Amino acid sequence: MTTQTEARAKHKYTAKLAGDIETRWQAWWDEQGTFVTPNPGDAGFDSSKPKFYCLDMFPYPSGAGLHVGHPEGYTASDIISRHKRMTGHNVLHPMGWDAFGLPAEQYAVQTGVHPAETTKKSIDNFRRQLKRFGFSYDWSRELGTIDEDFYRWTQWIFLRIYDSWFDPEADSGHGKGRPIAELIEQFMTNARPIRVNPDAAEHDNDTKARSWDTWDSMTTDEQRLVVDSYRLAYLGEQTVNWCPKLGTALANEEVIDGRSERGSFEVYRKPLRQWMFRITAYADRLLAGLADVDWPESTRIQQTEWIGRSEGAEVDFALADPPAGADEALRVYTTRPDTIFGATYMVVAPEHPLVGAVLLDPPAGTDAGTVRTYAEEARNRSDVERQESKEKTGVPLGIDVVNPATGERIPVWVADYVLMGYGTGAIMAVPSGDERDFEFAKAFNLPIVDVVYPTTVMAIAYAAEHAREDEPGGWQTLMADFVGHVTSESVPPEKFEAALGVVRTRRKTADDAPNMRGGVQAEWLLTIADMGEPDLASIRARFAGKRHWDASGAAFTGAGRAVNSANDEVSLNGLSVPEAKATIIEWMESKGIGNGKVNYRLRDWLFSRQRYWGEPFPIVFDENGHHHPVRAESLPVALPPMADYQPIESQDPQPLLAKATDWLHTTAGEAGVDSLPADAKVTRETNTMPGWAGSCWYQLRYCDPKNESRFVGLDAERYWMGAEAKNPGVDLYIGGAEHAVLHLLYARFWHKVLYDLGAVSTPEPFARLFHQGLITSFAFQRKDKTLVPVDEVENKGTEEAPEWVETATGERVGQITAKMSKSLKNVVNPDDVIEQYGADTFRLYEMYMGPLEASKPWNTKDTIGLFRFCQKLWRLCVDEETGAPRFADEADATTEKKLHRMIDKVGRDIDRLAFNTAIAAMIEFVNAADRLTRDQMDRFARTLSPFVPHIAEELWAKLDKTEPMGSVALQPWPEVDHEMLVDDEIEIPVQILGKVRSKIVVPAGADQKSMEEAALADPRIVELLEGRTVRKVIVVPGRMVNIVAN
RNA sequence: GGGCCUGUGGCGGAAUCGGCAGACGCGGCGGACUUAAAAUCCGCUUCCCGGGAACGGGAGUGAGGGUUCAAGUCCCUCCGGGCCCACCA
Repeated sequence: MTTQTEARAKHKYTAKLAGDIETRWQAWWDEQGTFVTPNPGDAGFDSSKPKFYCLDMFPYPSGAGLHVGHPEGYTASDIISRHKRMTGHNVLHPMGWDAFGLPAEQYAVQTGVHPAETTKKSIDNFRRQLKRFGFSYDWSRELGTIDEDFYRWTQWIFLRIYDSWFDPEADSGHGKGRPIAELIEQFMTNARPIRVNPDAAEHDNDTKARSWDTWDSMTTDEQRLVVDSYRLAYLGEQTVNWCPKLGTALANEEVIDGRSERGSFEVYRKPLRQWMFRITAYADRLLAGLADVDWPESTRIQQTEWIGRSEGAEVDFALADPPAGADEALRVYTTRPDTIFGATYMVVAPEHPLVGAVLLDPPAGTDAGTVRTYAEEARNRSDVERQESKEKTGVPLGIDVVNPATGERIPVWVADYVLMGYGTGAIMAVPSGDERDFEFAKAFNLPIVDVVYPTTVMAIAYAAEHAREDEPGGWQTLMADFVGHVTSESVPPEKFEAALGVVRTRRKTADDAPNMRGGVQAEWLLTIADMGEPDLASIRARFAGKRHWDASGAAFTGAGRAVNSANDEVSLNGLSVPEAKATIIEWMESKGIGNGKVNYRLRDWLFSRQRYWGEPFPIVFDENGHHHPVRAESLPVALPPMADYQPIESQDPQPLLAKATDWLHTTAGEAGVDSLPADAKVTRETNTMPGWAGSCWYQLRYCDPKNESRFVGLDAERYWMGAEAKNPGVDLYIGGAEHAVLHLLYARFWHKVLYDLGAVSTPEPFARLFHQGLITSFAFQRKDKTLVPVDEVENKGTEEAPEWVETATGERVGQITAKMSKSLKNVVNPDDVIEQYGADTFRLYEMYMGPLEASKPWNTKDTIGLFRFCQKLWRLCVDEETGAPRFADEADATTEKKLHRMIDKVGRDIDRLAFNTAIAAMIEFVNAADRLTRDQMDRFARTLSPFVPHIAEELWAKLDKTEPMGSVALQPWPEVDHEMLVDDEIEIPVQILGKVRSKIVVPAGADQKSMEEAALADPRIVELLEGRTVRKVIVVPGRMVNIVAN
């Protein structure tokens, strides 16, 4: 190496220099408190600026450290935050740790180290890694869900929910949460009938039927029963998802295909007394709120489907000969009460009480042994087994009910395709109108009665009947008219258009047939098309016996008209599905056998976990087993130190905290319980809260993380959450789509309860939500679709035409993209990339990979391009030999123009979260610029600052700006002179018949006429138009000219 | 099975409102520097045909059809890939 290159290397942008610059400025930011954000009322708070709350989903600090997926969203939010600061906003951009939860505990169990210790280590590592990226978090607001002064308030919010009920009439019928005290007041003044909450799933019908005349006449236990049945947090005996391997029950949301989301262990159904949240009371509110937030459509759809609102009816079917102890009637829920005339049998879930009653007192026709065996087997099957096969199984119960619409006796079956957890656990089966019922009826030879005909069938029938013999083709018009007339409600008209089009053209080729879609309708019309040149007579003949939809092939669930649906009192025949529903519900209600009912797929939220590493409940039990809240002043109920946190792997749920006997047994006075005498012996709740608890409200605590008297200060909350804003809530929330239903639904629920109680000022927590795409990696796949680790594959082809071969076998493998995983050896560690190129290059690369929302493959080869960009921009601004800034003496007009354009483009791209194209614009500028003036470099450094904050800060210092003005991150975004964005002359493509044939240069403001003249005068165009007639010239000013000529 | 997203050079991607397809980066090719290599810098790089070159012609955004002066972009059908949900009556 020569002396000259050594000298040059000294101030060249190398990985080492990048590292030096980056760590130096990171330390300086910390020291200066550059990104510490004052709250309203604090020194330095500027109330004239608008606020912007930019939130990342906080990470779960795992032992493995940051994944490359973390910095993707975090860099995006950092760019936004930095840009917002520079455009005059007060920016709240915090970070913290979602640190309670199963993985830390499992890891601790494996290694024998206490979860508090491993979690602290993981947090320290995560913090170090995040700081190394130069993210502009206000670290003074850092919080962790495991901190006592955080979970103290998690417990406090739990108690607020515990102390609330949902009043469906409040808020002019929308319903809202209210304090329990107000419910008791209503009972005491008899403003509300005193009875057990009819919507409380945890109580049986007998309990729900009880009522009392006055509050004072009730015993304490009765009062407790009634009040507890209304609480939004309640203890309920529930069939839960019990996972023996994890030693805990899981929420529905944490069970995937019958296995635990975490660890993929089998999950069983088990009755257990658990803390539940009455989230179902908020189902409609949670649905309605989705209309007010700026969220990805797909996420709103997922939440809507998870809530799963359906409108239908509950109907009672009287038992023909009720067994002793059974109810007189079997109550079902159906979304299709209009099909009741087609109900030919009934099905109850294996757990349904009627099964038990039948077994206790088997009627004459019952094969009790078969029923018992089936019910027990079905109950004991794990969810995995239950979902493995969708083959319909079931046995008859040997009893009948009477179909109230037809008056006919129909049999009751027990089958596991009916679930106890939804509706009433019993259904009326309509094989002609429901695919599952149809399969079951086919399997067990049960009768099928058509009750709805597809609209097209009706159309054909109608046309065949009314068309006139002397009017060839008239049936088609009639049919089309009919179709157009009756399908307004749900069948998309274009489907009919497509199908009718085929009929009209008599189907050009036979190949069209398999391509036709649109269901039944198209098929029937194709049948007609198949007839060649149909005349009315042949259509009549063809459909004479087929004027009904033939249900022997499949159930029909689409839009249609009711048939075969009449009795002496009511007829649905000819009505559309919605009309028929309304009519039959009215009839049922008048007869007292049923009523309209809304149902939800959403279940109440199971909130207890039998684990150690979570927030303890602020609840104790007295000697009678009644629960009592711990008063707010005595919070937190701290997690007791334990040496033995080994789970009790068992089929019988055992909370771990039961082992902490000293902590477990205490007195009401010690525990801080007001509702009992101080010396009363109490036992603490031994379950803990699930990992979701802290993330349900952390966005609020960030607003005021040090507050000791309230979970968040009123002013801080109102300001940062935007109480008065048009679109209130966190301004931008960036995180993964995997939280679309879990965290994002739970957090909305907590927030809405707090809002109803007046504790927070906005109805929704997150005004705008954005999901960053998954960062995948290249991997290799054999022909049989099995995957091969990347280090077991080599390229036998060229770079240009790669030919990937598995080294061990020589087998050709295909390159695909897949999730990063240890087994595929395609995981990228962010630390390594920073080591090689620095954090600025890493940030640029992840933002440059593609659109933020898209899933994109990591390709380490590509990172060099962004490093080269850093080198180039460094060289543009800095003399590599001396390290001094290098300036142009005077501004070059072209460079100045390009700078303005680049700044404009970057600013607009940041606003639309298109960082990839913003970076491309900066690269283009650097490639084109030769040398900048001091003033140009000043503006350039500001523009760079959100993307490569360290280089920008270093340039800012080299410009001698740091001392007088402070960090570049706190400077205003450079102004764009809009005059600079327009050219005097522009080049316009001239097309002939849509193909570019020439280009002309016209003044920027040229009007249509002059552009047309210039285009037609262009020599090349003149030449090409020779001998042709110009029919039309389309001119789009400022864009293009298209000449239509032949 | 249902829902949502998606398909553009060898690769990642750009084209923001229907108006010049392939910006920018990687890779590749050629050149400079170097004893040499790496690094760095400069040029070319959608494919096909013609030409020494400048350039000219044609094709082209998964496939087929449609609307339009004009389609990657809008409509219909089909095919492939990804994610989510999945016996919820």
